Amino acid sequence: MDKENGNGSCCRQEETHCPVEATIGLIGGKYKSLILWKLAGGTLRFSQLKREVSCATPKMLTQQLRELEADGLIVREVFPVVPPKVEYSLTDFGQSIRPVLEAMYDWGSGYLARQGLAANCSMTPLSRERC
Amino acid sequence: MDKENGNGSCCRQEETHCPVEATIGLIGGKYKSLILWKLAGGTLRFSQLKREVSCATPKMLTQQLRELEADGLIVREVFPVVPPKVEYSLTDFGQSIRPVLEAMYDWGSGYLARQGLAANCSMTPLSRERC
DNA sequence: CAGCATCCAATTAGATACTG
DNA sequence: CAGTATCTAATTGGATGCTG
Repeated sequence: MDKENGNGSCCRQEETHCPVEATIGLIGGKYKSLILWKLAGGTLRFSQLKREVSCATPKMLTQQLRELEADGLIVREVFPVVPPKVEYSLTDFGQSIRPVLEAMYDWGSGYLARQGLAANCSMTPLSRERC
Repeated sequence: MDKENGNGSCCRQEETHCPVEATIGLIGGKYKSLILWKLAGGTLRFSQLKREVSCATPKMLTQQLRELEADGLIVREVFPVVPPKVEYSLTDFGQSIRPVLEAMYDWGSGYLARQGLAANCSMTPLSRERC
């Protein structure tokens, strides 16, 4: 084991070994849960994701997608054609987070209702997207 | 209804009506999940929380606690004694998030294992705290 | 189409010192 | 004991323009 941190501190976010915080780290990023939710509905191209997650700038979208890819939640497939075509889809591991997202969805719905707010976002696969 | 946002945009984080993002907004803050987890074990005083969540500075701890309180997840009870005594505990609503945290815990554990990392944090009520 | 580069404003969080 | 106040370093994210 490398030298233990000298000070009494410990919680470096980058090396957190807490399951819950790790989960938040993976899906808590801006638009990440929405991206995952969308991809749960099937493979999407970058331009489609941009439309589905219209609040995200291309820069942010790219950034979040790269992080999700690095974390093994999604795959990025580049087709060497003109014009360029890039497809994103969930890995098996990415698929496995659905129950967690659904638990969060259910609990969050209760919270919104408690606040007198309607859940109006594009996250329900059945609803018209509103973002 | 007040004037709809003029631009095509919509996703103001502060007014997101997405259940999943609302959930992340409530428990995604720094140390929040850890605080909730600790309080799930029973009422704690500020000084006890500071010890349990040793990575958080008093400032951050106070800030996160106030937010959790404002969101109705915890209650802050002040005892007018000397020296001061303040107790924090979960509301019923706060208790209701346990299943969500546990789903995140389980999935996050799988992720850590997948990365070859051991889950060594103070989140398991039974393990010795390591923060 | 699928981005990357650059600049910049706003937010975040740590350290430190102080208080009723 | 349970915070608050202040300052500052670092990070985040939006806007804009450009490219293979």
